[in-house]
Amino acid sequence: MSNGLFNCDHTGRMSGDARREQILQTAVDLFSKKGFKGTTTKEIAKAAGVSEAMVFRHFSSKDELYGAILHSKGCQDGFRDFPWNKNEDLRIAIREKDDFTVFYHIALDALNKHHTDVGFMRLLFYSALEEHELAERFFGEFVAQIYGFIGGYIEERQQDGAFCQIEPKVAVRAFLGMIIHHSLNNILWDKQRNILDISNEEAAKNFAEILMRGIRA
Amino acid sequence: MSNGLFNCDHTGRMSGDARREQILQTAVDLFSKKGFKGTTTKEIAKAAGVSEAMVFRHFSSKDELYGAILHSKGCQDGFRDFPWNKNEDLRIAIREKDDFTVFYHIALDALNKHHTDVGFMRLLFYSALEEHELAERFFGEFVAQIYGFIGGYIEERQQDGAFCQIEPKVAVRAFLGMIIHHSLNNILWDKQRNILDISNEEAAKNFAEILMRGIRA
DNA sequence: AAACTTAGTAAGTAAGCACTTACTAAGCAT
DNA sequence: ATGCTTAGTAAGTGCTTACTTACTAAGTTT
Repeated sequence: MSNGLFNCDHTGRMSGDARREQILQTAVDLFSKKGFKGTTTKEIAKAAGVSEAMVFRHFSSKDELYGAILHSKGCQDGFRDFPWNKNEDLRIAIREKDDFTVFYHIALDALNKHHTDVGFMRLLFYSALEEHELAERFFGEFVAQIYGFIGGYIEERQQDGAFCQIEPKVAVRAFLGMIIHHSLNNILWDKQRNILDISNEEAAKNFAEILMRGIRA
Repeated sequence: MSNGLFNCDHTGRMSGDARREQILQTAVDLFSKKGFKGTTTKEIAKAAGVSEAMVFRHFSSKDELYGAILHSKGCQDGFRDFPWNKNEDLRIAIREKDDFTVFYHIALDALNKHHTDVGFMRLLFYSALEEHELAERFFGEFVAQIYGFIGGYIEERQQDGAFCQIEPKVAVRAFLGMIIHHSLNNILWDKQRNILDISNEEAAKNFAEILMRGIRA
């Protein structure tokens, strides 16, 4: 699952680094399915195809393994490259103050990211509930940047007279609410899409429209 | 905590029913704080001031205890009386098709409910992640009714020509998203209200306004 | 006050948990 | 080939877990 194309079903002897990474990915998968406390080190070892002692050779405790996951996800996995740094369409839209397109791309980007990393989303929820300190810091830093950026854009457009005088942070919360709640439905509560079954593009379009019309002057 | 005004710190002998209820409330409190797997039967017993064996006298297994919690919450705790059955202001607003007031009261009611039952909210999240069947059914039934009712109102107003031709369920999802995500922030991620600190009334007013303006014709 | 029911416990049990120890063998340098 | 490092394991350790057993005493009934 979490293994890439040519990665490893190596049952034999692996290099230390490769094995470490494999155990880590296996743990992400299991923690996201069953939670930190609901996953045993024995299960992780079995799923990774090694003995339990190998898990503890690479990670001195179960807690450290969890910390390593959050660290690697936070630093490496592209959770630091925000769409406004990478998505060219979005950058153009921002420059041209095309409000709908700005909101549309932010929403679509987030929805797609959530969809491709369901495991990590579940893990973040678990860690929020279990109040893991690292997860808290992760949320704090990441979310603060999002509020800053989108809030800043809204403020700018208010000064242009394009948006009404709502508190920008409240608008951001409403917008993120639509997006995150939709993903949460797809991931947790309505996996079969019984209540609502729409594409990410459709969802992004509708949410962007509601926000834009909802806050314009 | 979860005990009402005059309830029980009875250390002595209690009636069976009272003790059962007390153990149940104690378990709600602990499960919501530490999760199902993160809470031990020993802890529950100690917090309830009885021996572990008493827990198992009243609930034949830890799973059954969990089931009893969801059952009691689902049947008794006013999670079945939807605001449109109780809130008179809301019923008047619906009759008079005062869109803002309708959305405002739905939002405020939900936000207040979430705020007064943080423990149960956390418990529902845990059970969604842990995929407890009872929690799934709870979500299915409860949420279906909400989508039905609010979606119905929006549809009616579309036929009046007051709202644009958005898919009603998408509008409901956007609206519930704002509300639930805001509560989630208050409960899980931003308990200290660092990012955004507004009253439920203010939040409800802003969310209702965004939705109403966002979907009107 | 005797007979019975029920709230309550102390002290288990077997299984499962995170984590360790003492060891083996594969790979590689010289 | 020899010596050293490193990937790997089997079989534990002590502790905790959900759950049980065998019992006591507080109430209630008659």
